Amino acid sequence: MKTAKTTTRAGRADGQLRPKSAAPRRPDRYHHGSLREALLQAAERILEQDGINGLTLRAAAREAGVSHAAPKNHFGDIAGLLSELAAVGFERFAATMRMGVRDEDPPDRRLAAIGRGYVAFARAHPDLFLLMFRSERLDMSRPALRAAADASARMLSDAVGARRSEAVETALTLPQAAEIVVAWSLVHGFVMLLLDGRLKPLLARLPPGTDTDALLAAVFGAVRRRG
Amino acid sequence: MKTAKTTTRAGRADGQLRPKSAAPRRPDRYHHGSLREALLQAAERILEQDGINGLTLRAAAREAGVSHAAPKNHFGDIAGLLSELAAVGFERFAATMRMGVRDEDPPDRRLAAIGRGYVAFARAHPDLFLLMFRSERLDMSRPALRAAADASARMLSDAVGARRSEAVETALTLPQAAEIVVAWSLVHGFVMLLLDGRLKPLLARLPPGTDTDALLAAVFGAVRRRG
DNA sequence: AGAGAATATTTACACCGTCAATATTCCGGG
DNA sequence: CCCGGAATATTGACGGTGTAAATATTCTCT
Repeated sequence: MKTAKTTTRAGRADGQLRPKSAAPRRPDRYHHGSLREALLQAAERILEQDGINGLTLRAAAREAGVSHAAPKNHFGDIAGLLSELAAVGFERFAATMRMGVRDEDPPDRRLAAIGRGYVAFARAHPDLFLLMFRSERLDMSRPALRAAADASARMLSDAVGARRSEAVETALTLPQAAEIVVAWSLVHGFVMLLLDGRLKPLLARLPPGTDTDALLAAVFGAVRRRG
Repeated sequence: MKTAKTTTRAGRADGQLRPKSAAPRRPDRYHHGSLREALLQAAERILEQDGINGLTLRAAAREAGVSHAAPKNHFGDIAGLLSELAAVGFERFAATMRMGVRDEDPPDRRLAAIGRGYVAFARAHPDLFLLMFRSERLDMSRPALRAAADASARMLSDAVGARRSEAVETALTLPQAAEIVVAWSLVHGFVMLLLDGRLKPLLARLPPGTDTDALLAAVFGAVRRRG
């Protein structure tokens, strides 16, 4: 999130300027044609540039070159827009975690790869990641969001289960669940503390030149040594 | 946060009704006398009842029975109010963690007690805790907030350092830092996932009757067994 | 071709944060 | 004591926000 303030965005004032989008709006048409996707992309651009505080329903409409009430047809309210954006975030999140794992890897390596993907995604898209775990602004009853979030969680729990060479069924034992929660909490807590800047004072007390990656490697090493 | 909507709060419309506060406002006085503290208490009440979304500058002023612009004298802007509230939150947070530890306890027990205090505080005051770690709404340059947050972080790092029977100086080695971050990330991640409702699906897959406390105990047990 | 559904605009309202102008009270130096 | 500046509180205004209702335009299906 850059510290942007009130950058006026592309509007339709002059009647010609159009924001670029995947399926570009055919000019001078009352109906947009693919406003839903255009709004999601607009919302993501705003999230990257202005942070979560700048991501409003009206700002997304402006960015998409459409009237301020148009999003209502596609998302209902602000929680709807944020939730659908979070849902696509979770899909990409899962894809990022999947990227690092190879089927022929031993379970330990697979879990480590997923952990690295977890952190990598959060660092690459910090505001999107924070939005995805900001429940008070989301509507978890939305099917798309619930499904995408559950799928991401399953990736981690399946990887932990594979490490125990036990098939993880719908039912779990307490030790199984504890091991899942340990892995998830560790990586999630690291990311949240990092994104909130809470690790900066700690990093400042380390030998000069020690960066976040070194700390993360040391953290993973410490748990692997004992796990 | 209860799912409250727009409960009209005590105003000064009838000229008599006054919200109760520690140092109650002397009636019919232009100056409040201790508005700063009254606003902080009002803000905390709102946070408990309506959640972070209901906590606005104007709502706090209403709850304290003063005009909507009065808070500006004491906090500047909304980030100021939230930051000062977060600062008192961090002080109570540290006090809660301190409560569970006894000086005669071995380092392992002390660390476990701090961890339990960490989780207990977050569960007792979820919205306040979330506010304390919501950096984009806070002003970390405020001395009160920075000091209180740093003090809380030091409690955990000192406890980890004591466990290694090494004095934790201002300078840290990478393994020391890694151990601190492991402990902090684990407990912080658990709390964040819990407060966001992310552990609910997992709990639903456990044997009936298994609650959050059982899961937390199992998590602490799992790391103690290997640490 | 036409009717009804879907989509987009316009208008309106209440609430929000913030600023500027003003009013009231507090407090310390003459 | 008193009086003038500093501190505190109020009032009013402005632009921004979410959301609802009424309206306009287009799409789709029979």
